[in-house]
Amino acid sequence: MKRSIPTKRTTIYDLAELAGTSASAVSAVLSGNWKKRRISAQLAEKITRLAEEQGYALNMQASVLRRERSKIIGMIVPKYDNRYFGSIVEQFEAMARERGLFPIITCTRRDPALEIEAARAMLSYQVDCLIATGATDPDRIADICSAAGVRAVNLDLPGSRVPSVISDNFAGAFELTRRVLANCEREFGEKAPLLFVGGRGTDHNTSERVRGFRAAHAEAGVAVNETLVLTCGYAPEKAENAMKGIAEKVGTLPRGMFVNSTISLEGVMRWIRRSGHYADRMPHLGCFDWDPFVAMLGDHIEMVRQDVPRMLDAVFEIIDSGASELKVIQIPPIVEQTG
Amino acid sequence: MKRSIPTKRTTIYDLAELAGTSASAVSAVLSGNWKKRRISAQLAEKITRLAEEQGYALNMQASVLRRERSKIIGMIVPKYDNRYFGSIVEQFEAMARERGLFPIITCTRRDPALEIEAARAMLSYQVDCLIATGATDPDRIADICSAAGVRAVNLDLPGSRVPSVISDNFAGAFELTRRVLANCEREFGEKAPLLFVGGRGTDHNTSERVRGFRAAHAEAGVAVNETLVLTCGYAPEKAENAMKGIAEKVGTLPRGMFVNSTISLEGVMRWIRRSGHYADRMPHLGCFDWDPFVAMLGDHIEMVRQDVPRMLDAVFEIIDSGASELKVIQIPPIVEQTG
DNA sequence: CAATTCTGCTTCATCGATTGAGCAAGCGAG
DNA sequence: CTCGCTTGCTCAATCGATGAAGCAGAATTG
Repeated sequence: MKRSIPTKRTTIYDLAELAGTSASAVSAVLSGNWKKRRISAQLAEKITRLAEEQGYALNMQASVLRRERSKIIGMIVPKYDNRYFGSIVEQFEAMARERGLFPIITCTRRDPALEIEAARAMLSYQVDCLIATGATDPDRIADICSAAGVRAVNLDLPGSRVPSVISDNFAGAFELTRRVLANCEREFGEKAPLLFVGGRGTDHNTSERVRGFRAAHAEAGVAVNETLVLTCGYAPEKAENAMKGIAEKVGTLPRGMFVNSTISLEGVMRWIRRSGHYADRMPHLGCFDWDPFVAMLGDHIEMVRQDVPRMLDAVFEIIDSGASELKVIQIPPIVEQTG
Repeated sequence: MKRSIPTKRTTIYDLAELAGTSASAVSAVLSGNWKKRRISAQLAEKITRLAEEQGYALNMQASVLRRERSKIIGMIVPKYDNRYFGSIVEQFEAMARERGLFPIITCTRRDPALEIEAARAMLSYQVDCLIATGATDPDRIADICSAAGVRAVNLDLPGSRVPSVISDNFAGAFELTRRVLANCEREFGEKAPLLFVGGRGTDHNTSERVRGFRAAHAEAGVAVNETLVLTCGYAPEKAENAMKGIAEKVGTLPRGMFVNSTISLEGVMRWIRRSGHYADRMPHLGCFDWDPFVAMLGDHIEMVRQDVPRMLDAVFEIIDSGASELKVIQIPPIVEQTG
């Protein structure tokens, strides 16, 4: 069965010939609207059978070219290396398919240039709609889409040009900080400012989380120590280096920390283990993100899990309803039970 | 700038009109082969500038429809919820892009029907090549591809119809088992058979790993306890239930276990914590897979990490070279340093 | 029985890019 | 001045699917 010449694919014209009918009848039958086009059930069945037999497969490029809407939906996503983005992508695909849409996804590794390139590529493939997840510059992407007449939605990080769906970062961070402060006070009997590590100071999420972090300190009557706010980026190495730096700078390290993602936590934990600080007793941690194995690391870690199902429901509601009013929908994250 | 009527996209015909030339010249210029088509540098520059100004974007559907090859490459992947598949997808995308290919990926959630559907969808989109990662029935997919004259490669799980790239599961499992046996003997002074949990008994990887597991037992002079070989599926719940079941069945639980993926480990760890067995002392674990937080769970866990970069190098070598000889390339996994 | 409606198709233009074939102008050689 | 070659383009067919418009023949209506 090995053919060196690539098998010519069956087209509707081939089927038309075999069925002794026209390509247009074949198209009508196979696209399911043969009733509308008044094709007899008999012919419909014959064509369907032949298509089956010949292993006919629609050429989507031709179909999309001709049609008004492509039914292709694009998503760009920063990384695949954590449960948060992993579940976003997995559920996005499933929900797209449920709606008869074909999802295409591109991972941009937080590279702004790649984000733009990926968005352009998706437009070239005629996506009907583009979801920019955690994009560095969502407005730039929205502009590109708008120029092409394509709808866009921001997810995870908000923009100002198209609707956005994000976590309620302030509320999540506030609650998380509160818990870590309480845990510290309970175990060490002292009210002391926490350390904040991870994320980019310039991104909306991080600044909202810092705001929640401050608010919780204020509520507890603790003054935030500004040198302990380390928005050094998300990557593990960056968090690790930030910890190294701060350890050299301050005399005593705080007994509680707010870590701005599991990715940053990876670096923080590495540093805690390697440096030998906290060898006596682990600090209380709060992680703005969830991972099942982090949950097993011990009861000194609190987590908030972003509510991916609800976030995607909101995204698809915007898409399905065709709404384009400029709003930011904030989904409360879930505070995980420790242990 | 809000236009309710979707902006008509600029085409080569629009540019041709603006430049006072023909669509064919525009196409030649923008596709980069204007030298071949003997277009003057002057006109080329004019067209390029106009395209820029007008925000022209190629319509890939039209382009692909006309061209011989689509330069689209497809991958199907079971899940996004672990680092292994996450890094496969991330690197696959990057390597595809490097080669000027457009990657499209579908997550099939280990659903055989969805695998087939996804493969068909990709063929409809005219992929030049399809990579079936961890597919339940790789040969079925290969057949579908072959009928359409499309190349296919299996990754992670081997098939018999097209080339495959997989981990050396036997060697990895052998070494992993060996280490766990040694750890048990060192700590507990007893040579006892380990428990094997996770994976599907019918899949190649699991059976090879069980073979490695057996071989290591044989080498150590330990008889495998057949009731302790639990190939119950990958999902955490399945592993958890299997553990529950076995705990009720046997008197004393083994002090060492081989866990067939981080996903299964999730369930195993949950059970260990909830059941209260092993409250005195954690069992020695070996996990066929890697995760940074699992590595932090303690020094009682050994891991082997599948060598994703080398696996994908092998995949793309097959693709780039156009080789289609039926072979299974086994890539040795990496034994992680504990701690 | 003629007029109208309905049924079951076919014809043809179209979507946007690509490419082989061809054509006119310019230029140098003879 | 003519032949042949090069340069710099244009023309038109093509990829496969879609759907508006149209056209015979059968069935129904007044």
